[in-house]
Amino acid sequence: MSKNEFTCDCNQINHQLVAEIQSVMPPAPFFHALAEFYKILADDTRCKIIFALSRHELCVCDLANVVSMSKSSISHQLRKMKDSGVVKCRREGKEVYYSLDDEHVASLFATTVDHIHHKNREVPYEN
Amino acid sequence: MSKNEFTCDCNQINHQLVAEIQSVMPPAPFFHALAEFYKILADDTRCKIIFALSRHELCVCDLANVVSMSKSSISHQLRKMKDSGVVKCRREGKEVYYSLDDEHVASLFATTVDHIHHKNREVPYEN
DNA sequence: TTGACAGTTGAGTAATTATTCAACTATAAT
DNA sequence: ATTATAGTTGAATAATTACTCAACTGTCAA
Repeated sequence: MSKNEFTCDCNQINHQLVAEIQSVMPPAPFFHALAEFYKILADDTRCKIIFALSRHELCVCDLANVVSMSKSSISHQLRKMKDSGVVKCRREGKEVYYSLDDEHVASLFATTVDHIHHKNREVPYEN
Repeated sequence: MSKNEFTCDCNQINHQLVAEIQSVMPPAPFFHALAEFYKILADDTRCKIIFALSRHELCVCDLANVVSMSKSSISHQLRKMKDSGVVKCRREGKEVYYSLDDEHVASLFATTVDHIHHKNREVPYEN
């Protein structure tokens, strides 16, 4: 029984350490939620949208122009972001205005923007 | 010329606001780097690996057992994570030990783990 | 009511990517 | 040298996903 409960065929398994770490690992759904959260941020277009919305509330059309993409594409992305609670929207006449809806995402994003900004000096960018 | 420079066919474009935000938008490669950074974190398996390594340096085999995946799969992921500077490794005999190699990623990850932890009360998890 | 326009949506397509499998390299022991 | 084992790697496969297109909804103006 000693080896069948383990995934790989190695003999050198540090059983105690493996058990110790497994005992503090959150359950799989937790990691899935974590990864899903990061997935929202893991796309060029959505990063641009978040950055733009961090400056000002914008309607779909203005957002499309700011990031140079089609209305449809932006709308699809905004749908995802709204479903995951990153943005919210309000209708005003024919237009729908979007804005950020999660302070944690906003601050996490800002922190990472700074990090990448300092790390990527080869990409010149002055705010 | 007024409309051709814009992406969509709307008439209601807030030209001034669009121009204003565009002027503070970092260039496309910046957003690409940002998204690539988040992509490393945007996978269940890699989240598990980061969590495990945040507890203790581990060899490929032990990692495979901790997260219940094949050595090959883990190795592929570790390769990506090493290429992007998230983990580092050292060889000791036949085994290769991996550990975290980016304080910023580690603290960002910890912050998000807490956030998800508090948000996902429906996924019980006591540390 | 009709037409124009802002935005949404579902299907289709192309690109990306996580995992498996099998073959390979590197190290250690006999 | 030979063998066993830890880990790596490339190709193949399956699943996910971003974007396009065309048709649709909702709102406003004439």
